[in-house]
Amino acid sequence: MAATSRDVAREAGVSQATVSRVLTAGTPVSEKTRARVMDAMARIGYVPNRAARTMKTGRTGTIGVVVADLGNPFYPQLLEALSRSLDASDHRMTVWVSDGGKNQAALDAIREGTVDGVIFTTVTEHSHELARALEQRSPLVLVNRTVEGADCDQVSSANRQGAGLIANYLVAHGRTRIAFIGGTPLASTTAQRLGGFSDRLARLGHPLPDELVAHGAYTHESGCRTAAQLLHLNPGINALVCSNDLLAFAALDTAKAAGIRVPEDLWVIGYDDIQQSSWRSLNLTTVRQDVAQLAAEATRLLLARLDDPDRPAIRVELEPTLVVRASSAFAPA
Amino acid sequence: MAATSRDVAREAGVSQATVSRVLTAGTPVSEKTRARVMDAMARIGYVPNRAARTMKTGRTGTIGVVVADLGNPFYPQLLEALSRSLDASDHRMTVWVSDGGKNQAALDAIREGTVDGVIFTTVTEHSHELARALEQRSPLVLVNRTVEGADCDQVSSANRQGAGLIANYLVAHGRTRIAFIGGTPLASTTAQRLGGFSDRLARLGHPLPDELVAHGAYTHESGCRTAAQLLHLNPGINALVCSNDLLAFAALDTAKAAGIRVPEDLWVIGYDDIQQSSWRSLNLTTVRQDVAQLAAEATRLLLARLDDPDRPAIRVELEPTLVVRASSAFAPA
DNA sequence: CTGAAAGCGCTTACAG
DNA sequence: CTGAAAGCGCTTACAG
Repeated sequence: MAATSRDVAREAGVSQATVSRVLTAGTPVSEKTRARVMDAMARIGYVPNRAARTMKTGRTGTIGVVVADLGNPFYPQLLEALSRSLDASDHRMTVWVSDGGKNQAALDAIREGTVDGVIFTTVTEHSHELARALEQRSPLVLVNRTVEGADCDQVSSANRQGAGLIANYLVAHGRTRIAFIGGTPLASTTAQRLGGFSDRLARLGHPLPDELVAHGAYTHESGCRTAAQLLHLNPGINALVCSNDLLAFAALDTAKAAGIRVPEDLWVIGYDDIQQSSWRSLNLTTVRQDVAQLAAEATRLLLARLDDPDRPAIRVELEPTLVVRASSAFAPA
Repeated sequence: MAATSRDVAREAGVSQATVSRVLTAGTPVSEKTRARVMDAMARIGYVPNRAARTMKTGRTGTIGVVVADLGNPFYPQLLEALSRSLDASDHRMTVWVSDGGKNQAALDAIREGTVDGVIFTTVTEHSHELARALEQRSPLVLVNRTVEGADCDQVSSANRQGAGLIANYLVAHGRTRIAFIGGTPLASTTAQRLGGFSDRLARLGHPLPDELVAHGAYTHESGCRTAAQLLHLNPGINALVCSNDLLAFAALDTAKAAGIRVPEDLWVIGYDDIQQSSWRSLNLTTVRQDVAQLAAEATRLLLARLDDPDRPAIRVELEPTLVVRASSAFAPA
């Protein structure tokens, strides 16, 4: 059905090997031959077969990406950015949407030669699969969520620092009756942001009591439940810090339902600065992550590892910035 | 590096062909041999090489999915559903995030044997690539956005019918000073929803004047601009119907900014029923699409086509339902 | 039921 | 610069 390099060779009156050489940069082919072959390829509508190429080169040109939850708009944004950076380096992207179980599928794909390497966006602490994959020296990089001490390339926001910016900001404006809502403590995003926030608050003289910290899942529904509980048990709270924007949206919803005015009575702060956060109906103060940069670094590190499996693992942290919007800005003095 | 079937054969004391047979369902292998081979595979940690298999079978086991805009939460939801249904049928999913240009990349992937077929979620009318792909008889299916008269399998919401539900609802409640905001008219979602809506309105005796129909892009920003213009030029409007939820969110934002109360002064209606629509801060009346069903049908049709390239093309329309929420429900009599 | 062998479509030393 | 040939790791007739 589809034309092969042999068909092109026949059409151009050269050997099959010469056709292949024309396709491979840096191989010596005379201009005349090259032109004849290119012509023949165009006439026939030839496209080289990827599987055959993969068999010889051992490279698929495809990278796997594992995402846990596309319901958090942060991940589609990250996925889109990864698509862009992988595309720019001429790679395809195979995606697994995990409910926890798909990390293994992606790692298997490395072993069966479906992808060259894998980008994990949502790894959690104590992941058995991760440990085994690292033992097998599978080419992989962690983006967004990281694992302390894991021997692989990792890219994330400087979460502790970003959370510190929030603490500074709240204390500077006298909003010190603060509660914190996190996702699962097994996610580094929750752990590091809570850690950085609480440490900074303590250093500023306003330690965060344990009973004002709540954990849940990274979903709207869980955020609503957790926020309602916190606000109910601690009516004096005047700032609610959430470990991501999705939870912060839930907090805004919950405050609205309880008749609590934002920002007059309550400031709400998120983390990520996803697109929705700038919508007027949400208008959330948050810490911005540069998703494009996150994706670019992840891609760069993974491709570098494919080229040199023995290079030492690198940990990249991107600078976060505080973005002040209406969920906090216009507080009374 | 990685173990091959030959390594397994040596370990099990059989021929390489026998190892291959153990992996292929429906090939006759004695129980004793099978057990010995399975054992050897487990010991060695053998995983069959996909590229080699693809070369022989002509099947990659991977399906391509092209998505235009992950900024509209509908698409991540659809992508997640597709991931699930493809996974259930033991296929991997390669994703292209298009800014218009990636349809061709996906079609090329079919020709180079990277994917077996492609699912387009965001095709537009008069697509040159689509026409060429159909000429080449590339295995593909259109989901969500469809193209009238295109000779390929297509799945979508019954958009005209869904939009009709909105018209019925508005007229029944006397909300007849209506404007409509669409995305690009080249998208079937806009064309069909507008068509179905306007036809039904006319039939109910309240024809929709041209000047109350505005088109833009399917983005929050464009929605805000378009809504602001419509509301400014036509202060008497008491219902704003949007061709998807993303635009409806923008309409809500815009109304809020203009001091227009929803639903007292203005009803806002969307289409899709994405997750966010049920959040309290948005709480949007909308028409629900069943994303899981959309994905399941698309997957089913594509795999059926791979098995039988000559089967006649099918057009599937899924039943929409109206979901009434606070952006319309609690209007004064 | 099992083995020996051909072949899928490329890339890449090896000669010339 | 070019051709003939080997081989990547499988599947699958073809014999036995």
